[in-house]
Amino acid sequence: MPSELSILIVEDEQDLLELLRYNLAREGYAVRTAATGEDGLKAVRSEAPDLVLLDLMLPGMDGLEVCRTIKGRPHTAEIPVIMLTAKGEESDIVRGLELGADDYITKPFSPRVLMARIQAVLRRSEREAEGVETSLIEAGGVTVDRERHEVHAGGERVDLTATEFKLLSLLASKPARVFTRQQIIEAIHEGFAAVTDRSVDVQVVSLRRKLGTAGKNIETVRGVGYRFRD
Amino acid sequence: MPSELSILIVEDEQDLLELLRYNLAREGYAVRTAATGEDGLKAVRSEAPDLVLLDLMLPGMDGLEVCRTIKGRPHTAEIPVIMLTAKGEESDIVRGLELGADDYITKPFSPRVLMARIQAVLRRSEREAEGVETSLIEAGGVTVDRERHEVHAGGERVDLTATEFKLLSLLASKPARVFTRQQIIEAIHEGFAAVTDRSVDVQVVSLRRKLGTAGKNIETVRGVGYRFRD
DNA sequence: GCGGTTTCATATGTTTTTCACGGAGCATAG
DNA sequence: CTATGCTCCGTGAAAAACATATGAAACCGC
Repeated sequence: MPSELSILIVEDEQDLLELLRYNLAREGYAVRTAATGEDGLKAVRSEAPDLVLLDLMLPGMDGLEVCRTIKGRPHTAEIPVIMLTAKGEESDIVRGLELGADDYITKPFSPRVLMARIQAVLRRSEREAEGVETSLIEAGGVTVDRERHEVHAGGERVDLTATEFKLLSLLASKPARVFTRQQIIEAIHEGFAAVTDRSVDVQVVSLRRKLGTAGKNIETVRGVGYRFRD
Repeated sequence: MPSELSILIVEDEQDLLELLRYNLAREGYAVRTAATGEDGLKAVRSEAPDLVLLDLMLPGMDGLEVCRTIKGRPHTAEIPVIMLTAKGEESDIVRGLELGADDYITKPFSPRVLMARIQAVLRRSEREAEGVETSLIEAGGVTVDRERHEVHAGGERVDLTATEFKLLSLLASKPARVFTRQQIIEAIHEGFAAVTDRSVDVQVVSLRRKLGTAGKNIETVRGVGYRFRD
């Protein structure tokens, strides 16, 4: 189905690189590869891929730096980036997400999971590129109507406070994407973040409670943040 | 937020042109430019923008002429035009408005003011495009006749001041939609926003009182704004 | 001066944040 | 595999901050 979508893999381990290339090629993606951060950036600049798979542990310029650069240039900022990280590198994951990475996946991972993530991210970016800025968000049995400021869950209308509403809008607008607490705070307070991480927890709890069964869709990602399950 | 609205700037001063381009691009508008009246018209014809920023002082064909032409052709007449004029060119301003320009702004101006004007004009044109020209609005036991400036609630005729009338028109024109106080202020003052949020509250209170029972249809959405119940 | 409109001060109810603590998840060592 | 220790998260309650309604005063344009 993906007719000619191109993916750039930046990874220095030869074995993993080949495995990824094989799997992605079989799914019909046009695959390019780079083994260092510098080469990766060069490849992005010379011809923008539709998605970048980026290992965080790279010789020389590391993945975080590459991510920051990609997301920093207006020209390439819209290209989705999925980070590959070793387990336990949670602080790196957090930093990566804050630098604008779109998702992450921890090694070791199954090809199936990777494919699912890639497709989710690509679908989202496609929708955004089309400019379908819908004021009506729907995900996991929850609808969020931004224009009316109304939320429905499980057929029932749910009454949320302003903050709860913003929080849900954010999470539900990009299902499956993990948001760090800092990102959530910034989104809710429009840039002025003078608030403890803990307050996000409290909002999440109360949101979960108000959403009833559908509240289970809001998942905690330990050490990282929260996400809305699709 | 403006997802793909395009703006055409017609301006011969290179510096100002770049400043405008930069600011507008940053707000998310697709910007095109032209340096002469002739080029401007050509650009409008080849692909109609959503708004034209038009300098009045242009080499060759001047801004008034361009404006007249745009507003003269049925095809382009609906495109809003904001004129840029030097201070003191008042007779030109008057003529421009007579020719159908939608607003004007005198140089020098602050980017913020310009943005506010642009947004106000775009919003207005959007509303008109949506055909909210209907002069008779009816919702929740209240009728608003824009043509006669009359309001009825619960069978009784209600006497409103100009501001109250505009406020009610706005809210009732899109039942269930929540309007922020800023949106209300901009709508009522047509772009010139130099008023406290609190003053909206006062208008709402007095409107509610005058509407009697039907006043309950105006709901407060805490932390956000007001809406007219459907 | 006179409606009409905005600002101000205040009172009240709600929301949001903080805090403190207990429990859960996870990694490592044994 | 279990124990142990560590960090991170959930949660209730209290404190702090905030938003709105409202009456009255100031302001404005005619």
